[in-house]
Amino acid sequence: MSEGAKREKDERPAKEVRQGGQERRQFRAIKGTRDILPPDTALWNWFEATAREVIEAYNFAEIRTPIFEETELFARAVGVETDVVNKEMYSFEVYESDELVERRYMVANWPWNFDQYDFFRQQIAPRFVETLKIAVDKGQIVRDAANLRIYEEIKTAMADLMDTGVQYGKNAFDRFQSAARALLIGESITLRPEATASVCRAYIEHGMQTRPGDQKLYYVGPMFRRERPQKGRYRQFYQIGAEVLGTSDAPAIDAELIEMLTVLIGRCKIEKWTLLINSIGCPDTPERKGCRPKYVELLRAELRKPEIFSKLGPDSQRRVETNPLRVMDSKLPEEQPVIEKLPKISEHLCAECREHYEKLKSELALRKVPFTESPRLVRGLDYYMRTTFEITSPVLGAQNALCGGGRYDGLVEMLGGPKGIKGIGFALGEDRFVDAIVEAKKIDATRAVDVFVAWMGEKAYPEAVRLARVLRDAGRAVELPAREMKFGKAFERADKIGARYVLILGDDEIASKRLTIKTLASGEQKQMGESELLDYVRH
RNA sequence: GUGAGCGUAGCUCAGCUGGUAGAGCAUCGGUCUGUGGCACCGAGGGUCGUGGGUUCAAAUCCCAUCGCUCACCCCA
Repeated sequence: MSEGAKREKDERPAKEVRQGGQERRQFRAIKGTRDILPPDTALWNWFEATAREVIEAYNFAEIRTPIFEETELFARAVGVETDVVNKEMYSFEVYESDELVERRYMVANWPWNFDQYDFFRQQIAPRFVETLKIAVDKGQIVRDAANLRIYEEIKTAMADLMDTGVQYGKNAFDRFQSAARALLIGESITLRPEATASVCRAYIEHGMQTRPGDQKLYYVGPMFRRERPQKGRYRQFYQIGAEVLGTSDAPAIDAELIEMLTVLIGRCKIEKWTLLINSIGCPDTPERKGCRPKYVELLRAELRKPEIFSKLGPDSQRRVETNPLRVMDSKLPEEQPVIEKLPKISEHLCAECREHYEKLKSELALRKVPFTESPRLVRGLDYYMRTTFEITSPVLGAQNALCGGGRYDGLVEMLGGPKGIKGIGFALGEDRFVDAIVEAKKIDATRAVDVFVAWMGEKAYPEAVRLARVLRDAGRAVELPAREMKFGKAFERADKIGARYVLILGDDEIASKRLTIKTLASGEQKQMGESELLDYVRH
């Protein structure tokens, strides 16, 4: 046992002693989050570097957006999809008025009590309302429709409190209290669950439509979704994505984006993958009815037919009303024959969408990108249109999508941006890519230590420090032991950490002014001058 | 939100029908003050996920709880 460890043990307090009265406890990473440790981090870095290389080769430029945004941005981008917005985003309030927060806290926790009712209605409640009014004037509360309704409710409940004696006051008290609790003070902000909305927001905010040509932007970083974790699904996960924003919706853009992804997969030497493509038509616009809503109605009518409806499981039966498109990608084996016979959207596209889809396919063929048409590949959100695609890998488990994307021509305008800006993008899951790379076993990203400096003796140490610096300045990875080690120990350590060379510095080397360097793999050992050193330890 | 499986050393696991906690690997030290992989010797590291119950006695049986994993739901 090392001296350090021994000392640490002796000084460790007995189990009963709790330092500072705190419970002794194990901290662990929050559910759905994880540490990525060496040597895995080397592979992650390799992948990110490779992805940047490929994406930049297609002339995309990096954009970095904040990790949190106004909740409203994501809520609007996702639509009114209540589950996603309410349950699966990490949202929290950021207060600007401490005083209001304190008074709200008092109101919200005030117990219903006959004896104190008058004190509540004459002192506590009015102070809260007074502070609230000031905050509203200063714009310190969230000004969305729901919140303004709550504000009105507080005011009427306050009036009722004033009118009502203790006998009948319970109702007004309850309404006042629950409205106060529901009020959103300050800003509601959300950890980004995806980056497309942020990229569009930035595009709009900085007037990027005035830059020449289509904007081709990519991003790298963590996203947050509060879903139940499973294989390939984490609450903090990492995405790399790219968006093309501009006035063109040429199918060549879609095809190039997809081609780029297949190139990246090729670089990662992932062999088992399938590209699925589909067109999901277009949504309604003020000018004309889109072909998707028409198809959705047709599909729903079909699904409602008793002979079909009765063959669906409970989940799919529910989806007939909530989200009929989702019936298409049900996984239940017994539903498959029914789904096969349902009308396909590709057969119900309008002329423009059909032409776009046909061109996409010929563009992919031109680029020699193999694809599979999948009428079952759908998207839940309204602003998605036409091209959708996904690349799946069988090695990933139930969450088998490596990456996916699609066209969203209406989104920029929906977020308050200029009219006529089209968009398409993809996002890939780094966690899953890394899994697939590991599974394919073709990439080894670990970088060995180049040189281990084995030094012994007081005279050798300054030389060791100096030479380590020389090697490091030249870009070699060098391990210089902080404490003197016997040569035997030094070699053992060098071997264990995977060093390629050992630079031996002892009394002999100092005396002869020659360096001894040993190649660990071959056991070969050579003497040389310092001038030859750098050349010899190439990595 | 629902369901299933699993929790014993840093890791992989053993520990039968209750009787004082083990192996391999890893780590650290020694054999070894001029040479690593091998070998041998030794050491550290567990309130058997946590709490309760049954019992003279619980890692083992019962209950609860927490955690992990996978799948369903959802999937921007």
